[in-house]
Amino acid sequence: MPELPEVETTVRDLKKYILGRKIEDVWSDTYKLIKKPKSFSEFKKKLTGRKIENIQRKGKNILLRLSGNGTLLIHQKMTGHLLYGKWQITNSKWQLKEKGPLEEPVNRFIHLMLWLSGRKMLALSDLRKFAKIEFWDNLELENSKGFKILGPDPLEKSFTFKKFKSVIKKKPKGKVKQILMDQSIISGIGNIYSDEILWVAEIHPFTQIVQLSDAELKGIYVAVKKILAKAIKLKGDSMSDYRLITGKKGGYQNVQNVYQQEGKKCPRKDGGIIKRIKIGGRSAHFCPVCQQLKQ
DNA sequence: TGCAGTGTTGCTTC
DNA sequence: CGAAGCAACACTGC
Repeated sequence: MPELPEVETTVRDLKKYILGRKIEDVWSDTYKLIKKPKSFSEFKKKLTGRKIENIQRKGKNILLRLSGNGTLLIHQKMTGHLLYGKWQITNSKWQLKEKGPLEEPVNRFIHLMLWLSGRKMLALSDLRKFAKIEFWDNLELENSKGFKILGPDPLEKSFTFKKFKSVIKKKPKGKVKQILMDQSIISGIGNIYSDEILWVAEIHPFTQIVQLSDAELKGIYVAVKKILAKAIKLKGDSMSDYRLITGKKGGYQNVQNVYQQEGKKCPRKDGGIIKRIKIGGRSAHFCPVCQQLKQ
């Protein structure tokens, strides 16, 4: 599940490999991934010949800034991830060259490929085909609804405690886990890291924002920064489908404190056994001893 | 074997 | 208006 640390890792690695390359051709076997423009041939025409001038992240979105004031926006949703390699043409489909850096030379979940200058290739692997691919005119993207609605990014300098408090209090009755995952409040946090953050802060996921003291809010704020920094250092969580663009795994899945640890002992050794409960249709994992619900 | 679980977003429903 | 439910999809694990 690519959340902020996974997307940030991808963007940093992409910068190492594809900056300055030209998009020479585009292939896909799943046109519905491409939401804008709707027609694949039009999409292909828009991208072809453009140079990748910059690469950025906004929340969980990857932005490939292209020459001619265009942007390729990629949202990986659940199981999408980008892979980088050398390429060759085989049986009219583009497949990754065996000696390329990928661990799996042929990945049957690849549904989009960009053929780049220098005989390089960028592929989107997505088992569940939920990913979103869009080409935007830069000005249009800045003014788009999806872009404007995004809350502050925890890695930005402007994400101060004051800022955090002001945005989080927009939904005082909301449960803290859901609020942390709300992209219009804060952008970048999903199910894995919201569980991990609340464990560090020792807050029950069902706690309403209005119930939190200033000290507790500060604890959550500090935990957001701490956990995201740690996860970026470990290059993300590869428990599910996420991989580095080289095909290698990140390391956060080896240090998860509560996420998908149901039935295990709390790492604080307080005697608690990690519980899993449903909140808004998804799982929340927490320790019932150090993360107690108030009254 | 079959079905619940996996989690992001956006749309529909109440 | 806001919250809740569900669909999109395909594989894994019990």
